[in-house]
Amino acid sequence: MVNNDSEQLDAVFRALADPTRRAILRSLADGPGTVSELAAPFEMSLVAASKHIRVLERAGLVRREVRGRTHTCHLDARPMHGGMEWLRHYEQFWNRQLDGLEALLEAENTGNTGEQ
Amino acid sequence: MVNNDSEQLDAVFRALADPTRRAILRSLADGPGTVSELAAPFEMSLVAASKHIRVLERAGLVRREVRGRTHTCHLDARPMHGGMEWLRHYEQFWNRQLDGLEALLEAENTGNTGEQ
DNA sequence: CTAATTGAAAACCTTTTGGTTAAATATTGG
DNA sequence: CCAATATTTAACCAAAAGGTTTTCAATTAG
Repeated sequence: MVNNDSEQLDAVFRALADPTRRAILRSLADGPGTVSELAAPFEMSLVAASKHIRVLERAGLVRREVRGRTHTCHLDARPMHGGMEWLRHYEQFWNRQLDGLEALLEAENTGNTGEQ
Repeated sequence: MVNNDSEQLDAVFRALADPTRRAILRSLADGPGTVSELAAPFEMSLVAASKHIRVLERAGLVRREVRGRTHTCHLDARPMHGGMEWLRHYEQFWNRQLDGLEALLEAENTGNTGEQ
């Protein structure tokens, strides 16, 4: 589906960068669904939703089981693991930075702004 | 910078969906850098790299400190937190699915394919 | 067999993305 | 003042994204 790790990350992050696709994934977290079922909540044509599903499929996040004329889609969350791992490297940074914010708010509450 | 949570996620995931931008963030994890320094490793014009930095900036992942003619960029990892949280909801699924794969491989090793 | 349903494919359109080169702006150093 | 440096802006381009409508293909139901 995707060549190297970097392309896999590209595809996963790109797939997640759209609210419709994230909503489809949320829906699939509650169980499989056909293309029509998945498309129903959106104010867009079935064709458009179907394209979103294909983007998810190409990123490896959705598997499709064709039975007769209905295509049932299943969540495959595994490719998200790589994205999570990538983000985890930065967790230390945002923790530090959130701590910094906390300290700043604390300082403001005590009337100490840290300024000179 | 970004309106609601969904748009924030859009911007963050979109920003991360490009290998050049991920490399810039990795570089910034080792410490701040000027636009030129950040652009140097890439086989693209300074202007192109500068645009990537702007994408990161608009996603809130980079802050810029202008001193004279040099712009020093700093990592701000905090917006990644939302992306991590979003992914975390799916962690249970990929764990389950990786377990499934493990079980399958285990079964193959013992000569039990699970088929009937 | 025929009609309805499910979904993809094709053709098209507009906006965004990722890149280019050339020009403008601001700052620094001699 | 003048030249070099750091960076952005402007104008442009090709390709990708995200949408549309129309058409086609396969399957199911009556």
